Amino acid sequence: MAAQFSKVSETDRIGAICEALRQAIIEQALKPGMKLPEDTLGERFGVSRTIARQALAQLVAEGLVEHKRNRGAEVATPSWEEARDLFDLRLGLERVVVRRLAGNLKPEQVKFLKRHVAKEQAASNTREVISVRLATEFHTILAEMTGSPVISRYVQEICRRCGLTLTLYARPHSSDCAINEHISIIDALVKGDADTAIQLMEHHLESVANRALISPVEVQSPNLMDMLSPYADAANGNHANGHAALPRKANGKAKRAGAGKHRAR
Amino acid sequence: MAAQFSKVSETDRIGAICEALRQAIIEQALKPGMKLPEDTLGERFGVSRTIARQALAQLVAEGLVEHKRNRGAEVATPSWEEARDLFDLRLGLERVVVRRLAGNLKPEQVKFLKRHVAKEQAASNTREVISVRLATEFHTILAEMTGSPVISRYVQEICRRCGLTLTLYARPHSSDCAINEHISIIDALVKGDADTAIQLMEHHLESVANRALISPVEVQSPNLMDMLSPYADAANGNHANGHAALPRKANGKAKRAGAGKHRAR
DNA sequence: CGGCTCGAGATTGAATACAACGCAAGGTGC
DNA sequence: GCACCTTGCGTTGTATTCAATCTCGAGCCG
Repeated sequence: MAAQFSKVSETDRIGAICEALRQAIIEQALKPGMKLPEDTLGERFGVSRTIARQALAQLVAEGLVEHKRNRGAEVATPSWEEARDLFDLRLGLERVVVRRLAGNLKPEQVKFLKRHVAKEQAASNTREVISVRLATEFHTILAEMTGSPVISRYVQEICRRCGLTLTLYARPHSSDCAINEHISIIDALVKGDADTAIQLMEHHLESVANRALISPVEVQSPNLMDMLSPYADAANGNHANGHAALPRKANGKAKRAGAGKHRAR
Repeated sequence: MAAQFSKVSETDRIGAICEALRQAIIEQALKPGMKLPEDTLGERFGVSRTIARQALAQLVAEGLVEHKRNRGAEVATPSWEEARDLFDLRLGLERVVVRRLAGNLKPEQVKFLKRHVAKEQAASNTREVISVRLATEFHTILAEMTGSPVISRYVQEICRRCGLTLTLYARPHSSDCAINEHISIIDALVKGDADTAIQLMEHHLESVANRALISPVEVQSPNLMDMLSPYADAANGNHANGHAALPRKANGKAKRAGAGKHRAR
């Protein structure tokens, strides 16, 4: 997947790099906590550190990357609470979308949506990455159909952040019924039944979120020390903590999985 | 749980410059369409063009500044449609906020809100800039009270963009009733009546948005350097008393950008 | 007289250079 | 042997430099 010297976007290399990184992040090629050194990125994309830095800044603004001063950037690791907040926000935004679209879809738009859902169905048995991407695209397509760049932008951003949280907290494969829900939403939109469409969207997003977020999954923290601190405290004489006896899984990965040194050219 | 404006110390000058520019924009010291040359900003804030550039990029991401390739940055001029979209989004977001807060406000939070509304009332006869800022702060304070940084961030951003559009399309002063609406919202939140609170918020935002009319705006301005004085001083804290303190290496070039050089397009 | 072309100045785009900071390993004194 | 300091390396933060592009006005030609 070399995004090397594509003539496609000779201008706006920053945007191209952002898009590449976004894709890599939501498809888990870059996992939360992974370091993103500026010069490595610059080298990989054939630009100077300046450009890589600006791309990273953009992704920080979008919430996909976290940045600590003098310590560089890494793929964001949203907390569980943040995940919940993001899905709440998403619902708030998509409600706006649905309300606007109800009864206002043009025939070719309906056709386009149905074709998209068909693609979702076709992909439901293949690689999960594909079906997840298509499922997300359904929502961004809806947002774009409002014709509002602003709405579209925010919905996209939140959807991507939700996608990132799902990579952290969702258990594999639970998007089967989602496709039917997409169909129901289209139907309600065509009928112009805004309230029903909103309710369906509400139910849809809640079920997506609940399948994923029902229980905080333990995620391997990029910061081993923080993770171990309760156990360390207990080991130091205070064993009031019930989990104190939990055996440390000597996960000898003291070194966090890093982006390594890509020497690409 | 106040809006804790951290005195962003000497580090993070970018953030400080962003904040200064944000304030200047929503208070109309910088009007839509006004050019924001990088070196002028850098000179004014005592940093190099690099930093000014990054601050501008941040504001572009927030929608307060528009950037055209090779033609520089200027204060955004949102279209009327965009204004409508922004208020729709804002309603969607604030609905989330209100739903979360209904019945969950702690006594000291209620007290804080009431004290804020009192400030609004006290300021309603003074300079309009002040009362507009306080009215906006009411909403951002509510968002912060959700305890969610994500929600707070998006609400803030959208509120600021709405403030910018009001700058363009709202006619002066009719925010008297808004204060009473704020009080009603607090009451509903305290009672835990989420639906009523949402309806009140809906009505409130709609009435704010409806004050928007098509009124021609002429956008011109004489001197960026002088205009930024109060904001720059606030951002720079100690240095830059009257004029920018140049970085250590005294580069003697110091072009007089302010004197007579700024034509207003 | 008007439109067109070209050039100087100004401004942005991007890369490089250098300073500052953090982390980690190794050395030193007790 | 242990704690603390020092030093070296890698990475980031910021300034500066050079190239590319735009603006706008003067001069030229039809």
